Amino acid sequence: MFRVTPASCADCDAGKVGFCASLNESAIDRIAAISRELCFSELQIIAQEAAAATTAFILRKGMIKVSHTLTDGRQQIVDFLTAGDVLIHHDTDNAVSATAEATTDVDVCVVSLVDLDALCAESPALGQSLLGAVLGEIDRKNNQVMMLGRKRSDERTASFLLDFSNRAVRRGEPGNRVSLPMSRAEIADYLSLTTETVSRAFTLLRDEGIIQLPKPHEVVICDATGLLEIAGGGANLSVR
Amino acid sequence: MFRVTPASCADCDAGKVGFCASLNESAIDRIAAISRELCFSELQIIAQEAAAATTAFILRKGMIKVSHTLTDGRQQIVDFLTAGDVLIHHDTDNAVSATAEATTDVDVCVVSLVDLDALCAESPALGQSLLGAVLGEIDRKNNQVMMLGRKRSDERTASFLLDFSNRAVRRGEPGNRVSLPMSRAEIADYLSLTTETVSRAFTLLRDEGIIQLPKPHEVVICDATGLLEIAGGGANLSVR
DNA sequence: CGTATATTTGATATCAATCAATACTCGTGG
DNA sequence: CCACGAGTATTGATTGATATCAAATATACG
Repeated sequence: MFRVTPASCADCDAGKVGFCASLNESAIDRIAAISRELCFSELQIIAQEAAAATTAFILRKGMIKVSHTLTDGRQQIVDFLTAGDVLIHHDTDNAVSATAEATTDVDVCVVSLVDLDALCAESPALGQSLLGAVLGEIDRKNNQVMMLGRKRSDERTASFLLDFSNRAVRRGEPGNRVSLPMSRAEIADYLSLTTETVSRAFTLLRDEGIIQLPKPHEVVICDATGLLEIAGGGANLSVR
Repeated sequence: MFRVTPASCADCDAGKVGFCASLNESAIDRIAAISRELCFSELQIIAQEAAAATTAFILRKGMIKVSHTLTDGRQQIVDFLTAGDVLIHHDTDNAVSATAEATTDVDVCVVSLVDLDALCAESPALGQSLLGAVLGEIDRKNNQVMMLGRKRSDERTASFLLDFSNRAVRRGEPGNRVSLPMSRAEIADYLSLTTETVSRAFTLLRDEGIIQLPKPHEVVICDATGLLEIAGGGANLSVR
């Protein structure tokens, strides 16, 4: 395990970052077995070591944000990755500039896509679960589309909290005490709102008795059913 | 080749529809070789024949719209599929209700996921191109997220036209004369706008001399560069 | 050719953005 | 341990883009 310095990945933000999706335990273990481990410190850009190589990362600890940029410079955070999520650094013909950046200190497993393909050829079951995970990710993406397209500010905020709670549960952490390592500005960016609007939504949920805000980056869910009701449903949103 | 009557797929709209993505020619041919062909008429719901089986479809002719529904009944069209696109009917644990419906008369190839998995196990290259196609689809989805999150009404409309033009070119059709089989209401639904706003955007583009509207469902692109400028960039958007 | 439907155009309302100010956190140093 | 300060979050007032409500025009199809 070694540390990549910021200087060594200076111009990597032009690379195309593919996707993130939760895999099942055995698939992660199989991939981890052929991988090397890496650490990134907060704010570092996660990128391939050799600029041309296509690479997969499995996040073991910490949080990564994935952003896309339009030609006129407007950007948006399109995903937050947590432990167990996969990031594939693949090249496409798309004119999209994608960046993955650590929002906390992170540990990742690194696998070249060549090795991953070889592993899939050897074990078709792994290929299937990989494909299944990516298909599930498309469901999540369609859900995100519906969130931006059909939900109002407080519903989006509720969906966000519920999503993070559900993902925490899947990682084996308690679901009623959600830690949000990112800033209000980053939450707002992801939800296509402003910091002010997100803040108002948090205040509203607190005043309704649905959540508590002991600290800005820690949310206690008091009424998960009420939260789900405001969130309005969608993929991966349920009370656990 | 036979025709499925509407009655035979009455309650299929509860199934989970996975994704759509363009595959390369040889991959499509390999899959088509083990598939059966089906026709659906306009407005029919595309679904699996046996309710429990997971199935993949390849669209050969026509257009399919994929919609998702929130628990409170709000829905949104999350994708329009055209010839060459793939639709995978997979089961997930997501509480999402997804539907695929024909917007024109369509021809599809049908493959069971069991057969598809077997084919991938036999030919790792096919598995790779399938995975690659789905990864590319995630790029497209992230682009859709940015469209809804960051672009204004006229920019979304321009992006929509450019996307359809680019996809027509990929199918070997001319890119400057785009046929839009869907209604303004369906375009608005997909773009998270209203019919009125889409109409105003079309009018604006016409008045700027960027497009012509000989008929409501036919758009002639006069100034592709200008259209791209308004669209603001993003995945799959370029002048060809 | 006439009618039903779809599209376009116009006037007002609304949700979230923007502009502006205050309060809170947390790290740092006295 | 407390005081200070910089950044972050919350709260308040106003503006703006798009939805909504309403009407007119165009299209398609029998």
